[in-house]
Amino acid sequence: MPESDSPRGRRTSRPSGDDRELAILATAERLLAERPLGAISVDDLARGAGISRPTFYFYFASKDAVLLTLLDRVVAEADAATLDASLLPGAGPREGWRLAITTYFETFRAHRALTLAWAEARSTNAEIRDLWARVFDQWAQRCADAIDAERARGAAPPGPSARDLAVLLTSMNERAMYATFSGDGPAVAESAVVDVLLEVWLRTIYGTAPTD
Amino acid sequence: MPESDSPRGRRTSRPSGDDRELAILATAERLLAERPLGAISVDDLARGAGISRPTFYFYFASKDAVLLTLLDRVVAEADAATLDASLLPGAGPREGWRLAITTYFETFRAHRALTLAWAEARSTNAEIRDLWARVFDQWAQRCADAIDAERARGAAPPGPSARDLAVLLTSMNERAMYATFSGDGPAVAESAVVDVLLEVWLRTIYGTAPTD
DNA sequence: CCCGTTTCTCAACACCGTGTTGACTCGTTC
DNA sequence: GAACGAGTCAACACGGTGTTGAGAAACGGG
Repeated sequence: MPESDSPRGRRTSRPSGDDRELAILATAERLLAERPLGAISVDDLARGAGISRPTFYFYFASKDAVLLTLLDRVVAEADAATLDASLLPGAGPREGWRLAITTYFETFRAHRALTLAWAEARSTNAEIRDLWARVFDQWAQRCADAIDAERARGAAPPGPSARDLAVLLTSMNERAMYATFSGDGPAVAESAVVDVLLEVWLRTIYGTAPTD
Repeated sequence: MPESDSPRGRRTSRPSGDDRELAILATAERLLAERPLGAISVDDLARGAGISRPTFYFYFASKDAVLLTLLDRVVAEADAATLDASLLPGAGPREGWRLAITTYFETFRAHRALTLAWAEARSTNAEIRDLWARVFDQWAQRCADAIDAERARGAAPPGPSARDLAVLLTSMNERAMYATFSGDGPAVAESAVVDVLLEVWLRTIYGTAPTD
């Protein structure tokens, strides 16, 4: 098993496998910033990393496997950020929810190309779809619990199940994020989107509807 | 130019071009009910319609062109239904919005396989993406106008631009619809989804948020 | 009834992308 | 220095898209 942090000064005639793997990942990220996943072939990734196509398959089982590796990183980052954000000072519900939404948004905005590729690959790859579902579910459940807590302390009125509300509101965030990043079709301006999302969340959680 | 409604009783040795075209469309719809668009090849469509692959290309430029033809129908149907729905009796805001959301939802539910294919093809085909954007925009604008009208008559409080709210709420509906139809990942139960959506819409439009 | 025109059909082809095979190279290790 | 494992790639098999060019089938007009 080769050392993970191979000494960079050593002059080997052949770069180590780790370097190659990293080169593939870096190439993928670079190309994704230029064009959508569907317009990137395995050959592009291999050439970008300075290897041939069959050699690519020595390192990754497919193009999607590369994406999945990159996504795992982002998901780990998102998890860490979300945990940080949950250590919120008790500055009132508005700021609490704003922090939550901002954290979510900013984490993915820092990797927008990857996020868009994620959405693209979701329709064709079950593993990638499952990862998305897992992240979605975790976030939605966290929010559902927070809504229930607010209801328990009398700060939020009763209504539909907190879980259902959280799932719908999270769907909204996700789709709004995608529309904002991709620029395809109607979207809320990037500078305003968190504010408007927050307003919808707050009104949904704390507001009431007319009974006619 | 051949007659559109060709006499069905005539016994020609070769079916008319119109028949072929319809056979391709019918095959597409049938196969989409079984498997996703990506798992259907041009050859599948051709064989299903009883012709060879090159002959398929005499009728349609691509697989996506077939989808687009089918979608045009659904969009026309959705437009008609939406117009009908806007002739609402003045039964109060709750029932008005419920009718709007239900109409939207039911129209696409009647063609769920097509709707899912639409979402799938959106990421790879610009024309299909544009069609989606157009439908989305039309619906969102109609809702934005309705929100402005409610605000003008003092029934709804001020807040973020009606257009932004409408875009976000429509995003939510769309994503919720997709999740419900596809069954992938967390979703609100199909029997409840319109009710919960409606509640989010009403609270967002008529409710207010805490100021902390 | 024949003949030109249009409509329609498809075998064969060119192309591109994926993933596999099997032989080969090159350090490492004993 | 032999044996081993890691790494490499030309060549292949396959499956998908879209095109070409040669022709068959109906149609319509003289």
